[in-house]
Amino acid sequence: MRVSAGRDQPSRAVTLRDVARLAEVSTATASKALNGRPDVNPGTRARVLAAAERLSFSPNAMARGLSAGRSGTVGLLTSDLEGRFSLPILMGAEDAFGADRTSLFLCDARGDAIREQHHLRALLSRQVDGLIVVGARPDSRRSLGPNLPVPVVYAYSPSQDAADLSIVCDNVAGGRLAVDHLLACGRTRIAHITGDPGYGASHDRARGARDRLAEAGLELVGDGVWFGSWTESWGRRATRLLLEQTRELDAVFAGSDQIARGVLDVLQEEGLRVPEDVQVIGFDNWEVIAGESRPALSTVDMQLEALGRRAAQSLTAAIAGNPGAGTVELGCRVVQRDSTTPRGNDRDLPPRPG
Amino acid sequence: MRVSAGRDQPSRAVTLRDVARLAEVSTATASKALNGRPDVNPGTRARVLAAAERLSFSPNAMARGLSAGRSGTVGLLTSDLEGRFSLPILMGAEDAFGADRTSLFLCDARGDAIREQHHLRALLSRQVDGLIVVGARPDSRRSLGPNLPVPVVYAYSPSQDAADLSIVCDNVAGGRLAVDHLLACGRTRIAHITGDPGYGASHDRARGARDRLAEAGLELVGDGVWFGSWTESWGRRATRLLLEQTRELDAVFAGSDQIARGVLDVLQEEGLRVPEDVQVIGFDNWEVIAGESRPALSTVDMQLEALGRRAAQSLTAAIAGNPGAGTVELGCRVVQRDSTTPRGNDRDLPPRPG
DNA sequence: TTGTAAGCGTTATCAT
DNA sequence: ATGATAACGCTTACAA
Repeated sequence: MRVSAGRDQPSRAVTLRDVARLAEVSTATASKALNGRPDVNPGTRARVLAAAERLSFSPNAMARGLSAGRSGTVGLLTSDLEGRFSLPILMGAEDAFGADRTSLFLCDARGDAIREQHHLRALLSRQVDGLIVVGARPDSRRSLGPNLPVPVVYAYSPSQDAADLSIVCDNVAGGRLAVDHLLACGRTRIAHITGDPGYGASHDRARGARDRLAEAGLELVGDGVWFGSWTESWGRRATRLLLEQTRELDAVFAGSDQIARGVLDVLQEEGLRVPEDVQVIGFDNWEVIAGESRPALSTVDMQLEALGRRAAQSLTAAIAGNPGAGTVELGCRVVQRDSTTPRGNDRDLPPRPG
Repeated sequence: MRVSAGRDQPSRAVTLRDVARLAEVSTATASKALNGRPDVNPGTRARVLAAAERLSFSPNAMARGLSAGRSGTVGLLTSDLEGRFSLPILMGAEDAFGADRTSLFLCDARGDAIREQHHLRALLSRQVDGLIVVGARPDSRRSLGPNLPVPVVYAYSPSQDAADLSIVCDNVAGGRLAVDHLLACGRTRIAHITGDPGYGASHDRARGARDRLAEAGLELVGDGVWFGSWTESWGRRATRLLLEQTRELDAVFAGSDQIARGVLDVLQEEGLRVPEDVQVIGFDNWEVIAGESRPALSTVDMQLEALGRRAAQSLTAAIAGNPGAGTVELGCRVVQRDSTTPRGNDRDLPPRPG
């Protein structure tokens, strides 16, 4: 039975030597047997395995790492844990590394460069095999530098250095997708209310929206893009302003679910029915917002968990000697709820010419 | 200059031997000098420090840990990263351990006991010095068991084993506080709409509310507690049902901010002004909900970040040989916004008798 | 197939 | 004050 330092009498941990002794072999043989090396007599292996089992042997990862020269750990350096975008990315990464028997060190720099350096040092000193830098906003960030002893992957916020590998969300494609969906719902008079113009993502999403509209020979209604802030109250205010300017609209693409929620409220206060009169699509697929609004909000999902997984896989590849470079943009998908209503589903019909 | 395995030619990492060689001392002396031991000649120490600096020496934490028998790491075992309650706790813990030069391994069991066991093994194999188990809901959970080789602190979800140390939020006190605040706002006809009756926290908060009311010689309006689910839509539905039953109420205590938000919406749809006619207080202080509702929502804050810090401190103490046991309940505080309006501030007046 | 022995990078003990 | 030397627990040549 394993003993406890927590409450019972503390006792030496079980080591490979204990296992070897019990199985009556050398530590070298015990090591080989446990690590599935081929040059071990099946009978011997069985004895070793049984001994390890009986003693509940668990190899000391530090010792193993020390001799192997790799720790089997990676550092997750986030800029802002509070931001709700980091979380799904962390989860995706955690998931992907789990399969890999790689453990994660979590560090939160709280948006402070000093603290980031501090954590970076700590992580390197812990001999992490690689780093994932998770940004808080979709805009680019300073590189950690080209001279690190381990590979780095930037997730969500791309690195400014093109020689680094970054995995980000394709906001232009996201914007396209949103408008595409509204067009598929039969809407043509589409307005776009979005967040902080200081964010690259605002402009990217707007560009995707405009591009898709242009392809359909259309333009944004309401005299261009309404930039503001990523809040519900801006969504409300912008909608009021928009309606003062024109009521000739049949859909709104909101740059975030929070904004969309404000849009929904004011549209309905103003007597417009959603989705009958005006359809609304958001961005983020933030369940508690999108799922609980009235009506439930259709939205664009950035698939951040997949982004985290992808970042983990890329890092694993880089650690294995296959580094990447440049910025990889991952796609979004539409999650349809009740604020948009696609026209009759064409999937079963033969493709139309053109 | 430090060289890179990432993009430049890889080269051996700098070790203590390199530093010692450059400073022309033995590794033993170099170690003492760098670790601030007293028995080192100031001149020698300066030479060593300079050498370490020049080589950007960073000690290998695995080697150090192997030799010291402690890793300087702890495991953070969460049941559900998605849940928004884990996050602030993680941040608090991260913060507290940061001061301590302790690094955190992050593991998410996703509510699965098998996965939890798997992670537990991995963490022990990594020689963590202790564990924090962060629950997803405030109800108690199975203990990890009494026979672990390292101390454990349970945060948010207490362990069912009273011999374990758990740090949780005092929901009874939170409920009291909410009602206390409404009373201080001059309200006496208070209804309580809360979430899932399967959660202990629902009952605890309700009990706190009732206790405080009883002390004031009052009872809940609306025929007792309205249990349901932790959603906005339940908040809306419950409010409609409540208003059908009675309009003789001047305040609502909602069991969560999401519920409160639904309450706010329906009260106002029904022509009641908030806070003039009915005041509303929520629970959680979930900024994006409470801060963006109309009017902005007063609410009870569980101070989860402080809880995380406290858990970290307790674990540090336990690792140092001062284990604790039992359940520690931490207090809440009211965050006042616009959905409640306290009467004239009495703080500057002399205390009233009684 | 098995065992011996030399590391991995650090700290601690104990001479000097 | 300084320096050999032996751990710490594991892997891996290399020898037997």
